Amino acid sequence: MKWSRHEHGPHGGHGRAGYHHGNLREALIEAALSLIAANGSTGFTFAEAARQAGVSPAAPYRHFRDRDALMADVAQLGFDKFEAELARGWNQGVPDALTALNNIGKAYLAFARSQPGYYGAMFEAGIPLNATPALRDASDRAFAILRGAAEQIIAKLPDGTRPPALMVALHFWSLSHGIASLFVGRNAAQRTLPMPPEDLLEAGVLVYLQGLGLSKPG
Amino acid sequence: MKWSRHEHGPHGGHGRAGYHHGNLREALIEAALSLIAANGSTGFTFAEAARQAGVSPAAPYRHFRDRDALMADVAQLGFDKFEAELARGWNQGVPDALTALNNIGKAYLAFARSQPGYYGAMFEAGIPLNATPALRDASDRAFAILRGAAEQIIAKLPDGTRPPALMVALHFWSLSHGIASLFVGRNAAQRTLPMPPEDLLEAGVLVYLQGLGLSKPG
DNA sequence: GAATGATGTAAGACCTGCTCACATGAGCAG
DNA sequence: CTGCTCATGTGAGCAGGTCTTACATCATTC
Repeated sequence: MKWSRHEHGPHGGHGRAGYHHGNLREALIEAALSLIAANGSTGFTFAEAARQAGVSPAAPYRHFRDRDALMADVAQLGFDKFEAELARGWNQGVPDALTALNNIGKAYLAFARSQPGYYGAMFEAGIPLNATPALRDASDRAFAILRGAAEQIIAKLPDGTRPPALMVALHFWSLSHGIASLFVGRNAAQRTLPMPPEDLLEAGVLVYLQGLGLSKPG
Repeated sequence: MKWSRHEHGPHGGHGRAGYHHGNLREALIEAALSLIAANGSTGFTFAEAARQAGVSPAAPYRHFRDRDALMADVAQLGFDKFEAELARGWNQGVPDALTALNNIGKAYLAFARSQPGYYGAMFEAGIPLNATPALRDASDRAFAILRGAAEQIIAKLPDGTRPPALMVALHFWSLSHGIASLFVGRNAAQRTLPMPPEDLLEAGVLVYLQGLGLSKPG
């Protein structure tokens, strides 16, 4: 059987040029992202990714031990991107901690909405975080953004009334993740909300911070 | 090929007795629950369920249109059980609303922990809620418990300071679900928490309610 | 200009979902 | 009891998925 070979010219541009693809690993990851985005994490198959890349069904095994290894790689890249987005939202607490925290929340939901490929691999594909040390590290780095934000937030509280920063970070994470899972992901849009998920999250954070003893500025 | 036939005696006890199984639908659901619990929602296959029930691979199609239909059925049964557990936790607000609300939270996490089969079908299998009217109804009934609890909770607040009950219910649901997804499910036990998930949820609810203007009794 | 190692192919074992023609037997009419 | 009918299960098989093994090709390197 023949596997369609694009671009028979000598190494033209991006695609493959001859027997060797030249960029198969990245091409497979691209294919995985679009397949997960289109069909959910279970809708991604190794065989279809190979087909999209124009190689034989066995070729991917030269670059990934198995299907889950590719998925774990996508998840890790996703956590890297995720960390960057959360950090951009936080923006070192500028202009003020509360606004910046809400921007993290918006970034969280925006990521779930606009990066279904990554999000699916990270949270819906059943890949254990321990699959790879690199995966766990990437996940930890993303959470570290939340943890840092929580520290800045509770720093505004008077001594003796400060809850553990880790706990605050976990609360924020859980609330964001719950809203994303229930109302933003592929399995969302099924429950009608009385408000956008972003507003739901912002309101929840506001109430929570008031419970900690923070009143909104102004 | 032969499909092992247990109990050739005339209709002895539970299993199948001859050509006809007699209880295949329930047997398949049982198999699905144990397979999902053991291997995750993707680890359940129609063929393996048939094998566990001792019938041919084609037999399940007499009872379920396809694999997803069985999964949706399991999810619906799960929501029924879930609703019952949440209602038991709430116990009509006895002894007091705050305690009862925390009992709902405990019931939520306990369900995720002790019913991985149902939980997987409900939240991790990618079954759309719209798959079946009955599924959506079951899900709505479960959420109605939270909604009712939220109404009782905000009833204690003075007029003019009451947030929408629906919003409060959604916050509680999202926080519970986020904690369950991240720290209790199959994909959990991967992140080390400084406290049990139950304590994390209870602390979060306490802070949130204080933010609403409720102080704990005593 | 060969030797070598990385990358891709061919073929196939084995699995799953699902379909269709056919077999079985439980329940019912007489 | 006899015979019909229909729900339920079987056998066989197609399409397509994962993954392995032996082999082909080519870029690199000495």
